Amino acid sequence: MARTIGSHGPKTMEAIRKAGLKLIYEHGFEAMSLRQLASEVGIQVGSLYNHISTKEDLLYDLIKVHMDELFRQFDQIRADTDAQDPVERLKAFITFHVTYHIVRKREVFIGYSELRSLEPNHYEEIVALRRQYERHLIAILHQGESQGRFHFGDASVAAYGILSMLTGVCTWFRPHGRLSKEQVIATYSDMVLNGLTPPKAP
Amino acid sequence: MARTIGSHGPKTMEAIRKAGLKLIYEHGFEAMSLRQLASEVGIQVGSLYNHISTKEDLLYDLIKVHMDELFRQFDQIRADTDAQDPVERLKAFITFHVTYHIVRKREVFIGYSELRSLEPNHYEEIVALRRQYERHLIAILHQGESQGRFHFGDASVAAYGILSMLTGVCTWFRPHGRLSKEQVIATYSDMVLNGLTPPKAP
Amino acid sequence: MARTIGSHGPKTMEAIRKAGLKLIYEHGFEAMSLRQLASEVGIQVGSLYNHISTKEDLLYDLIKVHMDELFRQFDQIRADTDAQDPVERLKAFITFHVTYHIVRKREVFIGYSELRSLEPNHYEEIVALRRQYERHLIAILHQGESQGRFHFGDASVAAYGILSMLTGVCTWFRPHGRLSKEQVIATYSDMVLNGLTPPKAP
Amino acid sequence: MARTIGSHGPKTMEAIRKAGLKLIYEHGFEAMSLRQLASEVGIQVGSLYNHISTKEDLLYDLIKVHMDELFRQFDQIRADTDAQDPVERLKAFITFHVTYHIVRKREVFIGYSELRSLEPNHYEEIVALRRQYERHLIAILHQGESQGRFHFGDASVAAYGILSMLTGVCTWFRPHGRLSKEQVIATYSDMVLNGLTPPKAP
DNA sequence: TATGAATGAGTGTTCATTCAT
DNA sequence: TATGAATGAACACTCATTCAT
Repeated sequence: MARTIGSHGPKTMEAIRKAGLKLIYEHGFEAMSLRQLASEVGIQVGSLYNHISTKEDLLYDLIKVHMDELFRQFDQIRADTDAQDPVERLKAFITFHVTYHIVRKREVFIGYSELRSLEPNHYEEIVALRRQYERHLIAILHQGESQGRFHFGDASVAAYGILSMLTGVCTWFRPHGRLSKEQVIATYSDMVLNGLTPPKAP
Repeated sequence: MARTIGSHGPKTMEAIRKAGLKLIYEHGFEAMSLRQLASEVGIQVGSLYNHISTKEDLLYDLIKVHMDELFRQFDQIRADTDAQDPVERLKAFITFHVTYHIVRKREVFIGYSELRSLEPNHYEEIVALRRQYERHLIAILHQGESQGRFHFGDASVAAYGILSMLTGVCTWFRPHGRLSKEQVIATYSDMVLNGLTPPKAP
Repeated sequence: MARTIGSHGPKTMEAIRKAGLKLIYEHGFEAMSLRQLASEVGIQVGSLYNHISTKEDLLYDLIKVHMDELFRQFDQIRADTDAQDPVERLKAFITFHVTYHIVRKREVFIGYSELRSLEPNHYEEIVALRRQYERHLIAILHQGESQGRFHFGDASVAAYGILSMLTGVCTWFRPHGRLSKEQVIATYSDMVLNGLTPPKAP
Repeated sequence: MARTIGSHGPKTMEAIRKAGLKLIYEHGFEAMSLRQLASEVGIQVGSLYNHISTKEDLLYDLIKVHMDELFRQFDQIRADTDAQDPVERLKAFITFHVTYHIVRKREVFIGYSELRSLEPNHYEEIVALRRQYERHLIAILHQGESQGRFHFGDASVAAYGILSMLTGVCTWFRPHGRLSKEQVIATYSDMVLNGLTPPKAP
């Protein structure tokens, strides 16, 4: 009497991932029950375990895949950018970061807000990846400083500030709202670059 | 064998609030159980209900008290600041916001991250308060723009960016770490003000 | 809307113990569900956890209480028996062991058959107690051997054999069956004592 | 990617039986899951059902095969023993029973401890076989009594006692331990025969 | 015959909440 | 006001079993 309705075969895992992303984004990881998830996918709750090992494992999978994709795209951007010009590099970083955080706002949001639900090993792994990403921005700032193009009090503080500013888009940006993605990128590029530009001597 | 340990009398509610703040900050609202909370306070779980009406009510109380305190202190700052000078107002805002978000990092963090666990009415009320706070910053930006002191693409985008940048301190700032609160405020004040300053004519 | 039917107050734990003993004896520990147990007691399944910490904890409690009672009664018997006469001591041991194993057949059966469901620490503790009990019988055998009253190949083998023989009553003895407890004790006392008596020189 | 590891063909059922015997002996029938079993065999859980019809059916098969083997070997022993001499018959019984219970300790243990997990029909069948086996011993005792060679209170009690004593070896005997199988048989033969020997007239 | 994905009932356990004492 | 014992729903997860491929 098995299998009357619902998803089958290799597509099920993708459906679970998609539904999990949606439900975790909407209700939070703790608040999402596997019954909800199974119902959204159209299978019985026990069937989830043919595809995931634990609830936490699904969360880790979603975040890890997102981090890997972030790096994959970021590495592409870096390869295409003049490594000698910190201003160009910073502009490319801002454009990439804002674009990715708008397009993948749910993955990004989960990747920040649900980190504490990860097991210690998984938590450490993801945090290490995030730190690695942050160091790229810090390196750009240091390069700009050593070339006399950027000026700031402390590179880490500046980097965290810039990242917070840019990442914020995933909480308030609405895809078809008043502002286009390009307008946001332009506004933030100006603010950040002006904010880092050393004051001119009169 | 009643009441051998634990809090009694009018101090109990304050102990509940304090323990709740700690546990929600550490584990999240959904992940905190009332048994944990009662244990932290030193009473039995049933006794909590002499002081709170529901678990959600405790969360609302914590967030509401925090928002009220935010406004109370903010109103004081505004009263002490020259309302005609947008640069002074913005500096005062940055100093206040960063200071408050460092001193009250747990309340602030909860006030952002656990909003979705509030009942609709409570959610709307808190979000309305937060919007009201944001509008103060937007007003400062508009004033600066109309005086030709500030320049930016879009006031809301700029305001959200600034708020994200400043609010971020509550996630990474460590009280006795490498950087003092004053250094952070100085770095961010410079970045924000330079970031908003219109480019000089050559 | 709480507490409409079922057990209340301090009597509940005793009801749980009694029902647990019955159900574990009848179906085995693994096969007994806490829903069955709660239903037998007349409470909801969640209410069990006001009295036990885990299912295994209930099993341990039942076995531990039984072992303690075994030793309590055994110590009384030993105090009442002439410590110099191994034949008297052995007779007293047989009478006590059979009696206890008939009266407490369910506790005894569980104490043997469900040991493997105990956590390692609990398992070790109970096995150590059982070994201690066995050593009392081995000591009687050694005493009888050194006095030339008993004769056997190996004391441990003999002791395990005697214990197995006597303990077996808890699996086949029926309280109001064909044979009285006294008949069983008499039959086994004769068999064991004759079995240990050294062959007479012709 | 089918069938890269694991058993195939006609050997699979034997692998299932072997793994089932091991797992049921170690964890108990209720506690053994078919997933564990399949994993031990090296196949997927669904594949088990090409060889067994239900989990209970596997248990029944293991116990039934063991009982049949017990009778097969026992019948051989009986054919080789002088049917007129109850002492010889009892010695042969003891030797056989202990040997079989040492060599097949796992089958024997399961055959006792997991009986209650059998379906009623299977349970009745196995219990009937066991009673038949027991009656052989009772018959030996009766023969010895009628020839004046054995003396005991009640034949069934004596028989159950002897069986319990002998069967106990499967719980404590260690193949390469301090004692050899022969020593155990000698000790028990002496104890049982002396235990049944009528007291000599002075 | 083996696989992998499904079912639906079940597991022990925890939850927020209630209330007589 | 605090306690301890109760409720009933929910939780993540496992179970034996089925079956199209």
